Amino acid sequence: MKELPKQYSPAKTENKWYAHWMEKGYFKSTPDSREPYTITIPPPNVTGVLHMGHMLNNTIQDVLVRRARMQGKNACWVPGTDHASIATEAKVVAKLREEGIDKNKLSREEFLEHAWEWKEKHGGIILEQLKKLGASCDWERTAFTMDESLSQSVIKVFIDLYNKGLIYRGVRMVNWDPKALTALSDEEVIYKEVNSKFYYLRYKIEGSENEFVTIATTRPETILGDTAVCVHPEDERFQHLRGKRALVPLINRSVPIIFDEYVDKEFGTGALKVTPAHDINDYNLGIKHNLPSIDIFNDNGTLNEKAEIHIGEDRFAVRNKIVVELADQGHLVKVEDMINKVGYSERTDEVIEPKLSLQWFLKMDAIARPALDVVMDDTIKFYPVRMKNIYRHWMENVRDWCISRQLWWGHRIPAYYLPKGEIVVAESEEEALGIAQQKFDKNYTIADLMQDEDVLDTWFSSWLWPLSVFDGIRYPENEDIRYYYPTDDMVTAPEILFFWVARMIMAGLEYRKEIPFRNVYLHGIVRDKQGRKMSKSLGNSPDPLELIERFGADGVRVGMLFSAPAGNDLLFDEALCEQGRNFCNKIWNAFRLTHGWHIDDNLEQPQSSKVAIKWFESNFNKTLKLIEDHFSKYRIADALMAIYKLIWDDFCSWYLEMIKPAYQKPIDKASYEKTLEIFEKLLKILHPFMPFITEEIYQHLRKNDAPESIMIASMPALEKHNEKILQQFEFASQVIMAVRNLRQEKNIANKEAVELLIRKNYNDEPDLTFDDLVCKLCNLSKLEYIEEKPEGAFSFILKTTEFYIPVSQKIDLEKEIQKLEQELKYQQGFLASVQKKLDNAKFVSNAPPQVVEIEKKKQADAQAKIKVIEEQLKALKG
RNA sequence: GGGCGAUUAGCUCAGUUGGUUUAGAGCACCUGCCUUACAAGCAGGGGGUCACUAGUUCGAAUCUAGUAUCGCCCA
Repeated sequence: MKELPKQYSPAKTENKWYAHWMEKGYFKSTPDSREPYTITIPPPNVTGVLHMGHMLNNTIQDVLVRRARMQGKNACWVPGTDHASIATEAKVVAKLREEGIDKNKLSREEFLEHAWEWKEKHGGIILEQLKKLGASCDWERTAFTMDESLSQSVIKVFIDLYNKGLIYRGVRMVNWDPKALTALSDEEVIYKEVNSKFYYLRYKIEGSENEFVTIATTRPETILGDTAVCVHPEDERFQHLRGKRALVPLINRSVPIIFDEYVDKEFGTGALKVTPAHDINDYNLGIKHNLPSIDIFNDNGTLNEKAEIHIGEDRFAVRNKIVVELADQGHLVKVEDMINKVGYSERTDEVIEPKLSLQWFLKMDAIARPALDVVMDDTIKFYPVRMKNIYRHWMENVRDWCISRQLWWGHRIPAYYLPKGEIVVAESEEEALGIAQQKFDKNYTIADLMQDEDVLDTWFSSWLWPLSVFDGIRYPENEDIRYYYPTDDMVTAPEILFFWVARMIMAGLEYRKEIPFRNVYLHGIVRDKQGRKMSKSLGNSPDPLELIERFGADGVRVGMLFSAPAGNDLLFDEALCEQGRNFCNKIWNAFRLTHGWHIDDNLEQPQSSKVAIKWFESNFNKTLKLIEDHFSKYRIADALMAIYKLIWDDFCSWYLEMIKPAYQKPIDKASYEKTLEIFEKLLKILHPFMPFITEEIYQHLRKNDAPESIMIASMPALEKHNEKILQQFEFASQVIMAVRNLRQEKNIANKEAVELLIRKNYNDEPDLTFDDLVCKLCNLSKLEYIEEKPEGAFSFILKTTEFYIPVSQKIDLEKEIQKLEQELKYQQGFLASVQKKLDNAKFVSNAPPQVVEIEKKKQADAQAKIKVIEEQLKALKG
């Protein structure tokens, strides 16, 4: 490493170090005597590819894991994927279709073979991509929800819950996806506002000549499934209809007119058509009033024979046709435009059809209650806290979880049906047969068993994730689960708070009587600059791997985190990655500087360097305290920003300039060693955020001594800092900035040395601590304390101290006076505001003494400063 | 319709139990610099009636109520 390039190139180093870490097994974790630190990854979809949301999610986890590891904990980050039944099955079906294969022509076994083949080929790409990001997962623990151990856990839990009476089979109105041909949970339905039409239709009153009741609906095609018309019992307009019946148009079905307070008198016409099979509210009405349910749809969304007309046609085609027919026959009164919310399938974007069907459900109320409690009493902490409210609201209104899906890819429900309709739930056919013979009929054979065709919701396996990746369901006493569980942090997006986080808490409490994690960090959604969600169809999502190529993984990580305060969505902007890349370069060049220094063992350490080191160490520790505070509150972006400023501003812009020897001059050994020590500490605190560049520099910082990886180095311990020297620097830095400012204003080149004369007032003793550094950083030929105001000099005032820089050029008196008067005006205004407070007797008597003291100090300071300014003005004018 | 939250600089956001010099940061912007680590840089600078209205208080960006706008979740 002789010629260091001016610019840092990440591509060369990142792959090298990742391979090194893997080879050394630094990511691996096995239980030992250390304190564990555990994260289980939110498993991405096995067939998915890395998107910006994953980048953010996994960067945060890696920061937490790397930091914990360096804090001496036994850090374990378990990676893995879920099988995503709907999404994966849809992809496999589509792929087969391309090959001319119809899923329906395949047996279940044949289809699964294709699916597994697909999974082997495309599965886990995303995990490989995470490696590019630097993710320090224990890859040997990589789990998949359909691995044998995880699958068995799912089945075991299903059976257990069934035996406890918590899982039941029932007819319910479910969200039916007519494209995927499966039921969905409520959480998988997205409601969108769409422009619809509101159709007013009149139904003839049975037995009347020309009497009608008019209803309004957005779904005219469903009238074919109507089994009642409902009005409000107190609605004056409809009292005459009591006991009468109406005829459904087109098919002339006679249906009762019922009275129920459910109806909103103000909405539409006040009369409601009731279709129990196709609307959840109507369904409830139907139960209450004992109405028949007429299901007019096939599973694929076409009409069936119960609709009587348009059999076999699609629901939306029928809507258009039926409106025309209704109009022709005089049943269409009017049509209004309307905006309403329509449910769409999250996976297929198909309009959801509420449909009655026989599904498996998990009862939620009993297992939800403890899961609510542990969040409300902060046993599990949510970041940001406001998510607690959202969580509570959902948990208090939780409904039974529909866990069956009409798919093949997933965990097949372990329920077996017998010829007389009996049901046996068991881990295997053999076991099921045994139970069947014992419970029902000892003559039953395997051939009498019919296993349920459906699989379980994917979340029914992911909710076990923190348990099942450690095999804690099958072997609750195994070493891993006892050591790693409960895990520490769960990092995920608020979108899946209910899908997943809530249910993991339920499962943890149910199966281990213990919470699954201590903290839940909910980060925002990655959006584009205009605040739009990133999506394939908009094409507004950058390719994460390409970003890494352009800016380096470190740069991209920094870019993501810079814009990610907890809980807020982040508006992703490439410029932030650029900033991350620039930061790499800055650090790289600091390294180039120290790397180029020659050491002279005989050189004495300059006083100025001693002060610089003392100051920086205090500054470092003060900032470290701040950083730890940020981390304790999961304010990761703030922690990073604090480090960024510490390195860029304090270390590079101040410290290195303070310590830097003159051009081509050597540096003393003590300062050099101290500087490397400081640099190492900085690299360590930065490592969790920027793993690659920190390792690269850490390895080469000391020319003859490469330490073991920074990954496993210890985090610098927090030490006390000296507040006094920080204040001394604060003043000195103001002097330096004032001189620089003056140089620029008056066009005095940096090369040209100047003199600085300082006049203290009020008998203040000069503090010489930083004087050497002021000389060095301002290029002063002389720094002197004086008693008399000099002539022919530029001046400025800080606190009550006057500074003068004598120059040969002519001073523009007017300008100087103007400047002073402006300053005087500000100080007087400030004094007045303070004075106002102190003149208020109520303030002085009511405010805490220290607050009054502060105001008095402000007053005294302002008065003293005003006096100095006034005197200087007098001298200038005089 | 129900709930949750937000509104502070051009942008993205901090601002802790109300008081620490008449509000901070990063980015962007403006000015001057190729000064031997870094132009992916250095040095400096401007910029805010803290959404609005009323109230509580000695004191409000911060607490209360209302108004407006926006976002998210649920039905």
